Amino acid sequence: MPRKSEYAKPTRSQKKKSDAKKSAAPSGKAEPSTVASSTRPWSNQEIAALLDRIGDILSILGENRFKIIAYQRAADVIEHSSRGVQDIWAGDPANLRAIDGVGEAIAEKLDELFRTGKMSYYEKIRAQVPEGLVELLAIPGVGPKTVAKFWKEFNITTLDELKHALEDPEKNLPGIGEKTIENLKQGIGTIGLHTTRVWLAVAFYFAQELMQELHQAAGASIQKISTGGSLRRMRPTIGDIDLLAVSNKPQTVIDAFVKLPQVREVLAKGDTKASIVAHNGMQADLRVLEPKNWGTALQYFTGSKEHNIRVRDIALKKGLSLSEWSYTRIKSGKEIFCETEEQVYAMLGMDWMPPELREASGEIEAALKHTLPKLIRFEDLKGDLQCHSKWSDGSATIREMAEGARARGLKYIAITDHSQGLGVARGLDPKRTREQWKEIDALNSAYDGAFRVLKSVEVEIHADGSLDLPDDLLAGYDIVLATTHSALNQSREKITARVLKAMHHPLVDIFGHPTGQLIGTREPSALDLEQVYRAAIETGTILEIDGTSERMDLTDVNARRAVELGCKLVIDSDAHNPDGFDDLHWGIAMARRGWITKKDVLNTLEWDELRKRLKRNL
DNA sequence: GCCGTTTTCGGCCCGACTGTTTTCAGTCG
Ligand SMILES: Nc1nc2c(ncn2[C@H]2C[C@H](O)[C@@H](COP(=O)(O)OP(=O)(O)OP(=O)(O)O)O2)c(=O)[nH]1
Ligand SMILES: [Mg+2]
Ligand SMILES: [Mg+2]
Ligand SMILES: [Zn+2]
Repeated sequence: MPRKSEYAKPTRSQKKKSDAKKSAAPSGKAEPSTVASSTRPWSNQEIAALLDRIGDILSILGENRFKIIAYQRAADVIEHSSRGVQDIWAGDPANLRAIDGVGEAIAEKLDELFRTGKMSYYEKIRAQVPEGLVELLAIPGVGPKTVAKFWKEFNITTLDELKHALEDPEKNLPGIGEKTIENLKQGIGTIGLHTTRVWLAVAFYFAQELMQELHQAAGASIQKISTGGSLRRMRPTIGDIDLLAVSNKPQTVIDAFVKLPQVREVLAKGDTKASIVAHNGMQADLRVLEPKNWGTALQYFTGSKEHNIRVRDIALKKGLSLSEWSYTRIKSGKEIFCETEEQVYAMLGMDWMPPELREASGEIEAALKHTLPKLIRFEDLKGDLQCHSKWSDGSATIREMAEGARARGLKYIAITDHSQGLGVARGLDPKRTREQWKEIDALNSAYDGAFRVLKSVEVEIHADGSLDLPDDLLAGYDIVLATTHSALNQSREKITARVLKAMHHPLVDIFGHPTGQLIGTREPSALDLEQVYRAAIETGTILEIDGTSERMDLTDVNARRAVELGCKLVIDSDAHNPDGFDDLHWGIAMARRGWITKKDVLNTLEWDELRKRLKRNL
């Protein structure tokens, strides 16, 4: 019988900062096991962690690097797939080949895993490498070659053994240089101090702070500055802050950067780039270049990595080598500089792609065919259909919320204070609800058409699928949002049946924050989203993108899948105070990352139009 | 291990920074 910890969820290695989750189970300790007595559901997250782990083990074993990359790529694609890989499989390994990066070998291995709960290949290679070695890869600056050296030359197989050896390096680690020893000690000391991934909003505001600070310190030497990386692509979670600047005095800017008051540790510092770790644990990378390099550099630093690799591969086939510095004609060696990203893509016959699309998920093909979508923008939103007031757990009056929304260009909001049964958040009973309606009526009269407050509610869907409020009350609202907060750990069958029952209710207009995820805290529920999408289309229920930074629910790939199947969405802030409406920007980011255009988002309509689209009014 | 309007075999993106390997390997972005 394997130890209990071996059944813990596999987690992807800390150093790679996969956006698996912010506060994942402690890395290294929970070595995934595929030896199960029976079959069970496997989440994409777990499958990705397993493939990643295989990649780690193979790298320590010194396997062919392209084989390792193949496992890592498959892991990446699976982690960000909108559909459950086990669902795609459906009992036939051939179905798995449709997944990018999954070929015959990985398909067969996953087939065995799903059928038997065991993957012999993983068990085999796992037995060849001491268990504690993989976690050594999490030490900054330590990669597979170094780990293999510890193991083969010094018989070190765990972090504790390495720490012990470092107490007397001359004796225990002969041939390792002095600086390397220092870096190892330092690196081990910072394990756990560096953040893994943070919410988009957290990274966004910290990046603003760093850029302002850098501007104060060296503004005269900076001609241009921009974010790059996952932050510019607006991913829901961010591994580090990537900054890019143009300067005629690069060294001045780099020097100023590593001396910013936010800096705790300098990881690297050279002529064109520097990496630091801030006191808050976030890493920040800065690259500094000349104006003539801006286009290629911004394209490079924005990524994603996989997007870059594919773009560079296409360039190669046209006889061009692309780097952050320039294109180079391979035959003549002639350099071609691009000052804008448009030029970089135009060289290859591609339209410019919004950064949000650059995830190697079809955007390159669309750019070549000139069929990129016209993505929704913040300015397209006319209203917000989820926000809270003092009547329940919000901190502002309805009027203050309305003014906050109006200041941001919106024309209507739905006040969705919680229903009572939740027992939390001072939910409204029918009596208080009718009092609230009077206040809303008065406010709307005062606005006299200039703004509209809608009577709404965030009604809890009970564990059995019934709603927390009686139908006669639900009928009195302008629009009703139904959500789940309790019993989110129900089985897939139970929670799906529960949600579908609510979606079939004629007075449920929107199903909000569908998976219930709280990034870094709570995993998405086991809800079968494919069934939810079908039910949404069948019943005319609208699905929500909740833009609160810890929710992002539906998230990018799920929203994309929903709309591809024909669902209609709304993008809401879930604001609890007037500034909370700014979270609509994160919701818009998810929609844009989901390739979504204005026509599929119903709160881009005026209320009079939107009202006609609600199933209660059909 | 994956993949294919130049290939079912032979490629697989490209460069910065670090340390000590005096000409480059390892790690990272
Ligand atoms: N061509 C190429 N570009 C890369 C590679 N690795 C990273 N980049 C580019 C694209 C990335 O978006 C950018 C910043 O790298 P990061 O490691 O910070 O990744 P990114 O910001 O995309 O995700 P993150 O949230 O930080 O994990 O650098 C690579 O191996 N090749
Ligand atoms: Mg980054
Ligand atoms: Mg980075
Ligand atoms: Zn809620």
